Amino acid sequence: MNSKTADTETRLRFAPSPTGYLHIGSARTAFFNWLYAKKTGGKFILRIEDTDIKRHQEDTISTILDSLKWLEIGWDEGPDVGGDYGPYRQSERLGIYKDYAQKLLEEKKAYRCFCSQEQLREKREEALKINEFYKYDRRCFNLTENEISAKIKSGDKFSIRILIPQNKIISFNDNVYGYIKINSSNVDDFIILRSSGMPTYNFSAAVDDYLMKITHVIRGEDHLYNTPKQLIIYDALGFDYPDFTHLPMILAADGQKLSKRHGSISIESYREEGFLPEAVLNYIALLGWSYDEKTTIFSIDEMTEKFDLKSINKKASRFDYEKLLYLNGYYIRELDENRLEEILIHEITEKNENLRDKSDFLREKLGKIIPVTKKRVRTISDYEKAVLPFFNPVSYSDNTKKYFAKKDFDAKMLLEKSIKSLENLDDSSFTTENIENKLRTISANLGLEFKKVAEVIRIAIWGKPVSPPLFETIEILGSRTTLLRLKNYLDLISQA
RNA sequence: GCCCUCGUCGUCUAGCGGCCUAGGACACAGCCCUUUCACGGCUGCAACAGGGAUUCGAAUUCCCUCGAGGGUACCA
Repeated sequence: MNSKTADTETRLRFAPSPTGYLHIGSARTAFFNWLYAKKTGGKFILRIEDTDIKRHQEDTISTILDSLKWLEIGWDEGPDVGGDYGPYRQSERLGIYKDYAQKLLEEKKAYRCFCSQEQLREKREEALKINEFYKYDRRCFNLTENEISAKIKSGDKFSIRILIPQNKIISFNDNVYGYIKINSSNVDDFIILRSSGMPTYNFSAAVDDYLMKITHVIRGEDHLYNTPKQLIIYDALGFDYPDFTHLPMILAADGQKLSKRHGSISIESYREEGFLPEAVLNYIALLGWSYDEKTTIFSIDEMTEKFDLKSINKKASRFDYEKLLYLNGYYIRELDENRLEEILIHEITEKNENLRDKSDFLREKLGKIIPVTKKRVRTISDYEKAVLPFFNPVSYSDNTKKYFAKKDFDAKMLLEKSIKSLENLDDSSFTTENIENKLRTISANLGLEFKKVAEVIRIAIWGKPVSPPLFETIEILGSRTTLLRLKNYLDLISQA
């Protein structure tokens, strides 16, 4: 019974190569794997595919891991936490690949290739020039045993190539793209083990997915036609196939491919820009997946419950920053206010040295500020900027100074009356309600639209024509600060 | 070049032979709410890539064209 449970447990993996940041596309791949593992009560495994020494950048591993952690995509097995099927870094599994390559060699399912990389490149370029399909010519496959031993003896470097069966239909059923078949004659005897002893992707991925008992492979569509190659490896080694799901590509907003140089925005940068992980995840999930004809907002739990491999679509999608912003705004509004407070304190103290050791003061004010401001921002960075005038003195731009010069009402007089009126309120009666009464009374007595009074006060206390709700803002600012700002602004426009 | 895949509003998508005068969301426009900006509510704008074929009937099936993307490496 126990062993049966173990056998049917789903195991999914995310296998990044450490060549850059975690970006939108790979984050979505990681998330879908994670979601499906959660949904099915299985395991999510992290494997580092670091078999290309030339492109490898060690420091990107921690960046990728940090981004995953920030998104709260946690793994059950991986290079840092270990597990029963490790090691989880391909560079530490070289012996394994070598043994399997050796096995294939002995069974004549693979052969040594002594061709130099230069020779091969020339041949390929030549074939391309005359518009011919390039395939390795199997020159080394036709070497006699004697020739081979002689070359080995003289120390010639060699790689190992898989011997592709000829004219065989390789097929599999993809959860998204359906029945995929390819004639093996269209595939090259690709190298499985480089002359350096490092495996190539299609070989190491197949071997590891098998050894790590991966049951479901979910990856980008760019791997769709790598799959038959891996299937050839599976067949040669007598492995069973896992279940395959290929995800449509995510393109940049202009429809071009996402790349490091073009629109590939790292998860790290979204974090810095003030996006919430739940918003990023919700957005990412919608790229290629949908639940019904109406729902846009999904909590992690809902996604886990509703996610389904069969409802992923085939069409490549474009990245839409506006929609991400919308979702982020939504999640900010919905966020628990205590958590929002912590996030904001962190953001504010990080960006404002003068407020660094005032977190008690910030906390007290933020408790009042958050309810009146959170509907007005779409990122945490915007939020920090929007809230700063509560803490730092306002400065008035030239335009702001001249703001009322040409208006048909007397801003100076309104300011004087407001100051006088608000001065009548002591600290304990300096409340939103009383402030509103006082200010509305001024406009009523003068028979003036209230919005004109509001406009003057807003510019004076906030330095901008847009602010959070006026009366609340004044209360939060407090009597002293409010009056100070009103007087400052009055002085300014009186000088003109 | 060769081997493949994909193609519904500007964008993300619903649709799986009649429920479609094609639904939702973002964006955009207008209105309402309102002290500004938002939030929220309402209304509007806006798509089946093109051409054939099958069928009583096609966004849905088939073929061709076009467009986009992938693979074609001792990259992953």
